[in-house]
Formats: sequence, structure tokens, C-alpha cells
Amino acid sequence: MQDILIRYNRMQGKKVLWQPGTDHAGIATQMVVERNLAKEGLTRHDLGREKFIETVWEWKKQSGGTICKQLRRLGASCDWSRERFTMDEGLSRAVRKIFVSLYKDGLIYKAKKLVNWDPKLETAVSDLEVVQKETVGKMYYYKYPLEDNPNEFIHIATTRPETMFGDTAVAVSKDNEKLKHLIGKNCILPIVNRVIPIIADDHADPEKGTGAVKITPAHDFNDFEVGKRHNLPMINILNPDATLNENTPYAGMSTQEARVKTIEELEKLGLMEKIEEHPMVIPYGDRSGVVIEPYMTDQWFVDAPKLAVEARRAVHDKEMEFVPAVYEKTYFEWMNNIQPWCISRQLWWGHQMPIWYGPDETIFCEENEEEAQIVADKHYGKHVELRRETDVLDTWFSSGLWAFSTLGWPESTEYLKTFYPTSVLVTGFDIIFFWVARMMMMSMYMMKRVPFKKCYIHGLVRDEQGRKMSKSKGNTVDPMETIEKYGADALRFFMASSETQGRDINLSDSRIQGYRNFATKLWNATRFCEMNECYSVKDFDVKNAKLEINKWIVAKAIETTKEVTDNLNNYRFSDAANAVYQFVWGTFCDWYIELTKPIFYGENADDIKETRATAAWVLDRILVILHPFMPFVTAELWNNLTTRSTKLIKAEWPLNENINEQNKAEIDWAIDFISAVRSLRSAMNLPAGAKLHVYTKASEADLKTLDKQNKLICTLARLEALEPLGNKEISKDMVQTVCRDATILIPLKGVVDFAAERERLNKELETLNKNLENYARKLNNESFVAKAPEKVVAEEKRRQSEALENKAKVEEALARIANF
RNA sequence: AGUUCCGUGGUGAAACGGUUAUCACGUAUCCUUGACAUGGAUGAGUCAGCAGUUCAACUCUGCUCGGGACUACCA
Repeated sequence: MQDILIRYNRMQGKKVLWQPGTDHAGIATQMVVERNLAKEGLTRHDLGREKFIETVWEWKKQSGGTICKQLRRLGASCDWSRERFTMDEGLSRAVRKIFVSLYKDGLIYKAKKLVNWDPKLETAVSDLEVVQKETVGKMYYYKYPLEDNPNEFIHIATTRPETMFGDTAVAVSKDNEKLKHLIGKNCILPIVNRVIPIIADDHADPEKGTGAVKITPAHDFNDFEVGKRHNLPMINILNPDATLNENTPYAGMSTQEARVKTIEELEKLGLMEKIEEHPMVIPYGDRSGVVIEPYMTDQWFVDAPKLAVEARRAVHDKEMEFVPAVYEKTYFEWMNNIQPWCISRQLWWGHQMPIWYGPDETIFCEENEEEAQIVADKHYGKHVELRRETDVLDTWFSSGLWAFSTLGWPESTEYLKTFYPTSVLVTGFDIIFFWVARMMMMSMYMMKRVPFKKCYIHGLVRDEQGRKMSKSKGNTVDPMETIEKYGADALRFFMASSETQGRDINLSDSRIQGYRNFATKLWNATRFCEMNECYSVKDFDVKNAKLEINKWIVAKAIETTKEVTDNLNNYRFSDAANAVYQFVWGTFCDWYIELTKPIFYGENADDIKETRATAAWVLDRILVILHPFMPFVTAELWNNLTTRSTKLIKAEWPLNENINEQNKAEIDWAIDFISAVRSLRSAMNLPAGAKLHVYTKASEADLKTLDKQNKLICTLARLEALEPLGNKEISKDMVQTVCRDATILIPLKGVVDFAAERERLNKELETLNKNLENYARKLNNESFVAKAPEKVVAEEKRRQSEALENKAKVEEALARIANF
């Protein structure tokens, strides 16, 4: 879609830029490199930070760029000389600069909070990087003895008994009649025998579980909130790798091992009551695939709720518009419920935060170490040793700056001045939160203007059955293979013609194949033109064409151009693609080429000359309007046909042409006529080879046209003769059909299958009657005549009278053969 | 639970409230010479249900039934 837009706009003579590039995919990349190291029995710690980062760059050089390779193979006409990578020096500088700015504005802060912790990667991850999976777990019911009476208990239920060592309270709702008498008492945490209070909190739902909830503030997001409300101690029971720590009796054990041990112990103590199967949702790391732990650590946050204000307003005020517009609902929904954005990652691959700590942990945030040193020395009044923050930033932090960092910001470059704010971002709906929202926030904060005026949301490519592609399902398709098989043009055209306003695309081999055939069709049509010496004639103006078929095809070509233009302007890719497709195959190949044959095989030199020039003109036009969709085949043909002064990629896209309706009328009518004859021929089972003699009954004007196009019609309808019925009697061996106002009569020299003919005519009559009923119902309705627009009423009347005439003709024909 | 999208020929989709509801794939019949069988000609086959708004509903509103997507949560 990007490339269609960029080529289309470029051909309009606009200055265009498609800024290509990739982000550094912090977590995913570090994971892959660490996995490679593991094969050699190494960890990143064996290498040290500096050496490890070097290794990542090595790896990036070798295997990076798959996406860019695919883009190139697809024919993406981006400005490859401006390819950017989020870890490039320029972009990194932008990251540092905006970080410092946000920090000094109080929009970045450090806090000890519960975050999603990935114990495999040992880093915080964003909640967007956590996938929730349905699983059947177990619910454990057990009891804690009360402090003042160890024979009395409070019953609790949990799916994670091993976290009990982090319990610092048990909560009961104050409205819980059965349990509220316990509020204010203490109970004893078994195994470790710690005394914890029973508190009143509405988080405890009397309907759920036992009505009493163990509160583990350091390991559960809800409990964390409860803990804050009641000033409960927060006990961390896990090591960074999710093994239990010294705050528990099972230090060093995994959570699974500790769970088994805890249950055993509770059973021994006689406190275990029951274990039930329990469907639940468990969070997994999107990348690492391990269970994510809520974990209490020092992390850095962006005050997203504050940044969201402007980002929201800009969309609200239509400074940035989603196409299709429905996606703004998704955007608002997320922006309205936005949480502080945890931007720190305990990784090595990424932008290390520009934060330095003084000896007393005072924070210095500057763009580089020298400046931090100067500020720090001044602060302390002496030279001090600084320690740099080891955390790196979330990849999306740098991606969020893409719209301006890639244009050279913070320098005030020509590109920045020319292209910012950019016109359109094309992306998938699943990226709205990750990227679109972050770009909006960052851009509104730093640039005070939107990063792009439009955000086009395209569908996702799914497999033939409509399932999302995934490696685990094994239903992924490598675009390169499809391209090998059918060509990039076919794949592109398939995508464009399937792209209807954000709906998903089901990959369909047979359809891609169909578009490969379409390219072949164009190729063959061009060959026909070449064989007949249709070459562009420089000073030939199509406006001066005299032959009806030439005037007709030119008008049709202009009409199609306008259709494609309008549809692309409105991001209606499929309508645009289908318009070209219909024109090339359905109009140019199926009709025009056939219509030119009588001329090319005839002897009128002037007609041949004009038709050659026109055909060449239309072919050129096809190459132009098809080019954004199928750049390869069109460019190839463009260069082969004639020596050109311009490349097709820079050829002019015609705008503001006038469609001459008049020029279309005559041939449109001839085509209808030919189709009617063919249809009749097929219905009557007349051999395709049989030359027919056709009579017509029609108005003076129509007869004149038929006479003019006589040769054409005879050739295409395979007639030996076409003549007006005149005063001749309609004989009984004539079958008839109607085409617009004309009656077409074909005498059958052999035997007419009267039964078949009657059946055909009756069917026609049935349809006419059905339609007449509809027209009558409308026209007899006073409100319709009074309230509907005049045009609609007039049109309805016209249809009625036409149908009435046709009905009379069909009835006549039926009467004629009634006795056979 | 919240948000949201969608039910149209066999399949996948399209249609500012106004032709006989289009298109592609598939399918049926016919076509072996002249650009193309990766083709040509001609057919057959359809709006989930109910109610409402309107002169007029595939299109707008409500409900019912059915199918997805996203987000949150489940002691």
C-alpha cells in the first residue's frame, strides 16, 4: 500500500519521500544473540557489555535486513539512501535529547513499582509484550490460624500458594457479614509463623473464593494497590530469575518446586482443605515464552497519561485522521485508559539511558557523560566519580521518534522542513498502541505537531482459512516464495485488490495466480499491438480521433483513470485496482482489440493509422495507471515499446481530464447488440461457427448506427449479414430478442426448437412482469411521486415504459409461435 | 466484563438510502488456425431473523440468533 501511494503521488509530480528503516527490536535481538552464544556455552556476562554489543552489531550486519530485502523484491520504491536504524548515531542522539528534555520536564521518573518481569530475560517488559494464555490451573483452599485462638481459622483460596511467604495481610470486605468480625484481628502465616493482620478492603469480594483474600503486595497488581492503601510491608520473595529468595524457607527453588513443597507442608500441618481444577489466565512473555512475574524493582517511567492529553486532542481535532475512521475508537479507548509507560529494560542491546548517579545516588540527566560530569562536579563543588545507569530504553521509545528523528532532528534539516509533518503512516491495527500512539505522544510533545496527517490501517494477511499466521501453527507463508512462484506484480496486485478498508486479507493462491494471468494477459495484448505496429505517435492527439471505436476507448480510458485517481485519493485500494483490472481485461482486451481487428485486416490506410496511434496511446495509459500496482511488468513494457524520454516511474499521471460521454454511446450500444446476439445464439444452441443473417426492427437513429457499425457487428457477432427488417414479414422460423429499443430477429433455416424458444421467452416475460410490478408499485404510490427526487421518478417512468415495450415485443413473439 | 467488527451466490469479498445487488475463484454448456487455453463466448446460482425509521433499506435504528478481534480480570 505504501508503494502504491508513493508511486501514485510521485507520478503526480510531487516531491515524495518514503522513509525506510527498521528498529533494533531490543528484546528479540538480544535473545537471538544470547541463544547463539549459549550454543558455544557462553553467556553475555562472559563477554561483558561492550563486547556483547559488538557481537549484536555483527549479527545485525549478517542477518538483519530480511524485511528490507523483501521490500526490495516487492518493488518498494523507497529512498534507500535514507535507510535508518534506531540504533544509528543520529537517531540515538535524538533519543538522548528527548530523554533529557522529558526528564527535566518531570515527565520521566524513577519509581519502585510492580512491573511485568520476564525471569528468563531478567528484564521488565511492557504489558503489551505480555500475552495472556488460558490454562486449567488449580485452586488451593487452605487456612491460616488466628493469633488469639489457634483453633479458629480464616479460610483463603489461591492459585499460587508459594507466594504466601510474601503475604502481609488477609483482606475481608467490611460488608461480609460472615467474616467481618475477624477484621482487626491477626492471623498466623503458617510455616514461617509470621503474624499478619486481617484488614478490611473492598478488593475482597464476598462472592469469590472464600471471601477472604491473602494479600501479597510485592507479587500481585491488585494486592499492590491494597498494600498501598493500608501501608502494608512489601515482601519480595523472588530472585530475578524467579527462584525463591531468602525471604522464604525455600530459597533457590523454582516457583513450581516451592509450590509442591508448600502444599506438602500445609498438608502436614493439617491446614490444607481442598484442591480444585480452576480455569485461569496466565501471563507469558511474548518473546521469551516464560511465565511473567509481577516483580518489584526500580524502573523508569514515562508519564504517559500527561503526554496522552495532546495526543488525544490532536486526533480529536482531526489534525491526525485514521483511515478507516473507526480505528480512532481503538486509539481513544487505549489513550483514555493509559498507564505510566515503563521504559527501562534490563538489557544491553538498546539505548543506554543518559542517567548518571553521583556518590550519594543523586541523579544527573544530561545528553552525554561530559556534561553530566560538569553538572555533577558543580553540584558537589568537587570532582566526583559518576556511575552510569545500566538500563536501556524500550525499543518503542526510539521508534516513537521515527517521524522526526529520521529526518535529521534535532538539526533543522531541509528534509525536516520539507517533509514534517509527514502525510501518511501505513500500518496494521495491532500496531496502534505500540507505535502510532507512541509516535503521537512523542511528536506532540517535542514537535508540537502531529507526526503524520493520516494513519491508514490496513488488514492483516491471514492464511486461506482466515487464521492468523504463526510459526507455531506452521501456516506462515514466505512472501519470497510466493514471488518466486507468481511474481511480485501478482502478489502486489492481489494485496491491493483485497485491501478493502482495513479488513483482513485471506491469502489465496488461486487469486494470486489469477493476477499472474492478468500480467500475462497484458503482455499478450501488448504483443498484439506490436504485431500490428501500434507505436506511440508524438503529435497524435487522441481528441482528433475520428473512428467511433477510437473515440470510445479513449473516453473509457479517461473514465478509468479518473476512477483509479478518485479511489486512490480515498485510500480505496481494491476499488482502484479493480477499476484498472476491468478496463485492461474487460474493455481493452475483450472488446477494443477485437474491434480493431476488422480495421487492421481491412484496407483503409487512414483508419489503420489512426487506430495504431490510438491503441498505442491507450496502452501507454494502461501502463501509467497500472504502474503503482504492477511496477515490474509495466516498466518492462514501457521500455520495450518505444524509446522514451521519461522513465515510467516518473511518467505523468493525468489529472482533470474530461470524459466525453457522447463518444462512448455508439460503441456501447454496438456492444450491447453483439452481446444480445451472442446470448441468443447460445440460448438457441446455434453452432458457434454458423454464420447468421440478422434482421432488426429499430428507430431510424439506431438503424443508422447499426449500418455504420455493420462490419464491426458482423465480425464480432459472426453474422453473414445484418439488415433492417423493413417491410418484410416476420416469419415463424425467426427467433427474436430485444436489445434496448431494438428487436433482433434471426431466421433459423433449420428446425427451431419451439419448446426451448417458448421457455426462453416466458422466462424473459416473467422477469419483465416482475420488474413492471415493482415500477407500478412505486409509481402508483403518491408519496413516492411527491417526495422522491424528480430524477428518480423520471428514471422509474423511463424504465417502466421501456419494460412495457419489451413486454409487448416478447408477447408478440410468443403469439407467433403459439401453435407450434 | 468492557470495547469493537462482521453475518450477502458453493467460497472469499464489494456496493453515498434509489437500474434486474457487483467482482474474483469455483461451477455448467459451447469454442482446436490468426495476442493470449495462464484464453474466448454464454449461463446458473445470493442480502441471518424480527421489528422500526423512510416515498424508498443490503445500506440507518433497536432487538434476537450466530461468528471473530482487542483489552481487562478471575483470591
